[in-house]
Amino acid sequence: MPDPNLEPRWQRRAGSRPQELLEAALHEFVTRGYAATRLEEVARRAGVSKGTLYLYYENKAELFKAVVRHALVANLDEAERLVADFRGSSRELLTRLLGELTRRIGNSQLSGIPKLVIAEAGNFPEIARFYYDEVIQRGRRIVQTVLERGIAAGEFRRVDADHAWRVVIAPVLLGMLWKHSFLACDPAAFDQDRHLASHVDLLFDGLALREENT
Amino acid sequence: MPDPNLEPRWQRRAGSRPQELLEAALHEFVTRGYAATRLEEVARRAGVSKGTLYLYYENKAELFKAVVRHALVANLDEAERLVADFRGSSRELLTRLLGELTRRIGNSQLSGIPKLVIAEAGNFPEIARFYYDEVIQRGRRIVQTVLERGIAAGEFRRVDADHAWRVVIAPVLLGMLWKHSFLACDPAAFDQDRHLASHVDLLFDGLALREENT
Amino acid sequence: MPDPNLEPRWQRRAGSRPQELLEAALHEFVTRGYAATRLEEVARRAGVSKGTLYLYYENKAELFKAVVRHALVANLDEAERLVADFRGSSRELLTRLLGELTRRIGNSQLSGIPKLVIAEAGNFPEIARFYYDEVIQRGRRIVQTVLERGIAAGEFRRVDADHAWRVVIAPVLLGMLWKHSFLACDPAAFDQDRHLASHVDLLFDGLALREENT
Amino acid sequence: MPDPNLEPRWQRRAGSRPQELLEAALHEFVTRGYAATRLEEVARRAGVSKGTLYLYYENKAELFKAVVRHALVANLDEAERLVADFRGSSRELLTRLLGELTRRIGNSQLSGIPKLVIAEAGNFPEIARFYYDEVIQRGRRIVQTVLERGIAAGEFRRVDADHAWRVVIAPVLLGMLWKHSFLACDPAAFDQDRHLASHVDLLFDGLALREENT
DNA sequence: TATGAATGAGAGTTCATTCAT
DNA sequence: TATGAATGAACTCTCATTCAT
Repeated sequence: MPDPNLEPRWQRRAGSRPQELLEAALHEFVTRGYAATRLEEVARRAGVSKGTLYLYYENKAELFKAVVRHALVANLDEAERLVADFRGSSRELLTRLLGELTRRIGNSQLSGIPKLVIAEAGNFPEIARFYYDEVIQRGRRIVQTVLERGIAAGEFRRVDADHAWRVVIAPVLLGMLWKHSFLACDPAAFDQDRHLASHVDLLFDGLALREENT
Repeated sequence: MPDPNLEPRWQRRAGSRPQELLEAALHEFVTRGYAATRLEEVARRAGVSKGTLYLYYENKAELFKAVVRHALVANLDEAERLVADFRGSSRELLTRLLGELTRRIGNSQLSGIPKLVIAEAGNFPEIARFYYDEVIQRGRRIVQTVLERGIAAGEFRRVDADHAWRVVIAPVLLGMLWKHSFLACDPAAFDQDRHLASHVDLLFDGLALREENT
Repeated sequence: MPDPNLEPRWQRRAGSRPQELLEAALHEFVTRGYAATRLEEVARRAGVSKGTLYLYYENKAELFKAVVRHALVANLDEAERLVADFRGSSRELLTRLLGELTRRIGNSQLSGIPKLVIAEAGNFPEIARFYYDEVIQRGRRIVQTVLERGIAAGEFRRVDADHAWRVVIAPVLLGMLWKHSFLACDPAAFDQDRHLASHVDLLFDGLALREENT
Repeated sequence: MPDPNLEPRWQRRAGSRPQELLEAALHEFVTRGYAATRLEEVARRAGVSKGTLYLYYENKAELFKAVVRHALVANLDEAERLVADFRGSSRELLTRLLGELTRRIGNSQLSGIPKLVIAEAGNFPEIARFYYDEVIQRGRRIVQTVLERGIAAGEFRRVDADHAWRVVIAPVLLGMLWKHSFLACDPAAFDQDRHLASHVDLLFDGLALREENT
């Protein structure tokens, strides 16, 4: 029985433990992939023993799911708020949205999540389902809302919103994947800002030259 | 005296074996990912024993590399020929290119390769390098050539070809990834043709409404 | 609630484990040889699972080296001390030395080590090197020291100490090898004591009959 | 059906095939040990396919036994003849015997056989038995015969022939083992001739200094 | 006889998971 | 809660052996 008068040799903020574990796990999953991530390494990175992981997460798969869940949901909330509250043109809104996405996710560790989910969707139908429902569908709704807003305002062409949302998102996503897969091969390191600029430019004005642009 | 009605335990077919092994391996790698692919399963799918794999490929990693190499090189040759020989507008050419890409790769097993490479690039620098040099760079050059052709002909706006190529490609790539990761979650099965149509539409004419379209 | 009468599935005993593993491994290596030793068998003999071996030794080869190292070093220290401290004739010293060697190594499991090392030296240059430096060279120095001591004292003939040491040691070594290789074939079980007696007799007095022996 | 008028593309001396196989196998067994010897390597060395081995030897163990049998028997015949026919002193005879042993076996590949047999005796009781009966016992009888001849002639001391034979042989054997196990570690390459000289010197005249030698 | 593609049992090794402490 | 020693299933890879040609 421990003497309650003794100072504990160390104090662990039990509250923040799961957070630390998730961060360590995110790092490992993102850099190595699901299968190649060893729980021992996650534990070491979190400064914890292997057994301790199991006090918080039932097994590797649950840890993986928790990482994915934890990583993105907050950002979607933010994005939905942005769209709901925005005052200004739809072009500005969409530009802002893509910019935030790049800034908050593309530039952080979180950009590795799509790669992870894409890679493991086949082995984790549950993850695929969750990601589809909670991330993709919400993201799709956000984009579609903006497209419809722009069309209604006479700013945007009457595009097929059921399919266009994917086209709108695609370059941002590719940027994220690129960063985690080919950065090391890329002699002129990938420039996210110019990639975004190019994306926005093409997205709004297209490739085709028109009379008034002559 | 062997009963001639009995199936022979195995057949010698050194000629066609490597091809069959690559196809079986492609299937397994694409559906399960590198790590989760069991060589025994690849062997079974090829109708061969585990040991036979090792007569043709030194180990799992070499088999993986062979699969990726084998899968793509022929198609890039084709694409380069198309661009070189095409007579017609650049818009037609680019539309044709994206269509062929979707038809030949997007609709076949090969569409799984990008997913594979993206997922495993971190663990297989050699594969990443090969894919970067032999697939991405060649693909990039093809797209850039077409963009420059269109700009020179006064068909396309003067976009930044150094970055635009990625934006141009992104939706096609996303379509491939989607097919292998979220098809099962998608209630209204993903329609590649309409995705492509939406892509082409936005790519050339952009989102923004203009005077002459009013 | 676990039944307190049930044996626990395993016990924590990190302290004594390495020792137990080395003993089990020594037994298996000695009786079967390096290649024919199954790690599963070593583990079973040590009352441990296969995986546990890998907590202590990186792989089979490292375990092998640890076995050889562990087995011999202590005994060489002892022998060097004996020679340094001995008061008495050189004949007595050499006789004592050979006797101790037979008693401490020849009569224990350790006698299997030379057989092992001889058999595997070609496949384990590192082991050969270690054994040569740490066992053979030290052994050689010990014997040469005694020979020179005897010559200086006028007890021994002026033999060529650079080569004689091997001749002096050879019968003891052969005795060890014999025990592990041909004991089962030997109807009149090999008698180490009489072998040693014969060795000592011949070593000091030779085969040739001389005048004073007539 | 082959046309008997056609020259065969090559001619294989079926008669000498087993000989070639045994030589290749001896080399591989001696340099790598039994377990580490791959039959494919033996076949390649003999210029033959793997399957062909099985036309001559039922399996690896039988090949191994054949190698051992083949290697030594002829030399024992020779040695027995030498002893039976020798005219001269027993000292000369024994010296000659040890010299021939060194020259014919110690200096050839055959010197690897004892190492092999010692290493594998535990795993091949049949080999151990054969070697014990056909090599060791015959060798022992030869040596004992010479010892008894010398004693009877008043040349040798009345040593215990039941044990002395092993002591007499030991240094020669050690020389063979040395060559195959530690030669690579030995900076001043092992000199078989001087080893033999030292052996003979000690064997006949012993270590102890006596009056008449003063 | 000779070949060498094919086999498949069996080994070493890894690592998610458990559990006595 | 926290630990980390221990487990054992599952995997990759090897190679002696077989057999259709």
